[in-house]
Amino acid sequence: MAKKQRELPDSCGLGPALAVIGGKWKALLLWQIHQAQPCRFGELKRLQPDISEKMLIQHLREMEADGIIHREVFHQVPPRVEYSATPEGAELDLALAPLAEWGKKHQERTEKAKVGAVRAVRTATEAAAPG
Amino acid sequence: MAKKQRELPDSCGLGPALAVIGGKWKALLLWQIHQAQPCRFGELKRLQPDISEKMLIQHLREMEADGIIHREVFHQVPPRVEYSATPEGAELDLALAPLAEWGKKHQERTEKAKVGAVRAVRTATEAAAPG
DNA sequence: ACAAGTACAGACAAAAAAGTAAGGTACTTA
DNA sequence: TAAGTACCTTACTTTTTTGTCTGTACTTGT
Repeated sequence: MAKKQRELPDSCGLGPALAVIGGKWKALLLWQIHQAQPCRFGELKRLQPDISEKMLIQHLREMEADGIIHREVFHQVPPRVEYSATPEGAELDLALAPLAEWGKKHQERTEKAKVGAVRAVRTATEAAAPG
Repeated sequence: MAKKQRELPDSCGLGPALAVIGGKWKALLLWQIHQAQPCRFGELKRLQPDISEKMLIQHLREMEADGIIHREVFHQVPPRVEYSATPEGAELDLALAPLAEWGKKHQERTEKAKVGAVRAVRTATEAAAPG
């Protein structure tokens, strides 16, 4: 694997899975690459403007080393590189789906409290300054 | 959520999920708590001897704040605290199963290369110092 | 008296991850 | 000649995460 990273303990297979997908942007990148294959570097950058080029290339290289994405260079000018998901990457993306589902549900649940609080505040504000 | 942590970008629900389960030992802890409910602090420590007490309590508290485990204190001497999975925690554990599956498969795949190398080295060693 | 067990808390340090900023190539367009 | 595009690379800094160590309050066993 590409970099020395925090070693995840393992007893049930989650260790290696999280080692592969645990980076800050990796899940997102895999998802986007899997959606819009093949994807170019600049395309990914545009889709995710907040990621720095360094992190982008670093994550892409690690994911390539982990065998979940494929990198293909076209010797052209200007240079052109395409990224796509390997079969393993595609499988991983599918395995991630239930987790994403849970995440969405949990997000809604935990936001209800917030929304409630916001509504209460807004109501009070509107009562104080109506119209 | 319990602590300020690196903010995960989100577009598909994976952000919040990984924020909840992303710690080094969290998935493992959830899995063990879900297996052997209810679990005491010392029990978890014994099950996972490599985790420090600080990380154990820290992760437990964060998971409690995220609503995936429940903490119950019995006012006894010596103190007694029991941890169990909430319904949401149980759901999360289930959602994690496909990922664990993938991890196991991927681990086997990537270890084939290593096993080959190890066998070669061992054979050489045994040839040098047999018996 | 002293060690051992329970479930933590807090200060501090080390390690890992992520970010910033600058540069580099090889070619095109103005 | 300068600026622009695409795809990186490197050095350096900051932030986040994890680990180590010490200490608490109380009881039981020797």
